[in-house]
Amino acid sequence: MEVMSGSCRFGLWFVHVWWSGAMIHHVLFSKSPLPGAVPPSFTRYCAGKEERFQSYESVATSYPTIYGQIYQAVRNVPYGETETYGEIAGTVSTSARVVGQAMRRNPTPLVIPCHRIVGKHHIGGFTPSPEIKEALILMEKKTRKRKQPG
DNA sequence: AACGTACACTTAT
DNA sequence: ATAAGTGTACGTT
Repeated sequence: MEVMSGSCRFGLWFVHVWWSGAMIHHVLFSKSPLPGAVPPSFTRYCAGKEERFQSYESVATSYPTIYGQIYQAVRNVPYGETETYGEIAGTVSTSARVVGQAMRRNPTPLVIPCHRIVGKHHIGGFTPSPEIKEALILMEKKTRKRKQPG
């Protein structure tokens, strides 16, 4: 199937997406736009809707290394919640550092919600800029709050 | 095939 | 604040 590409806005950033059918190949934050539209899930998500990308699959979860398991575990972290690198490490029997490395190399952010994985004592990094991570976490919290007050 | 290095972490000084 | 422990991938012999 043909690989499609496009971008949508998230604040000051653009979210570039490459996909074919239900398979997401690559997602990337950039300062400049890429021509073309993105699957509706992405525009919904960027508009602050609760979106789990459930009808999509990421190439990342089928990596043959332990990274594949890490990505799978991260995918299960619900919208609006966070977990630490160490906690993810526990579920797949590796170290927090390795989880950090897997997050750094995550080919499909948002689909694999690596922004929900934070350090125990600090927010942790994000490529290309940790501001994005903060904004995403904040946005999800606000959406959650709006949905179920109290 | 082996080795060295780079890390989006964590825990103990 | 800083160092030691950590597990994996990846590039370089």
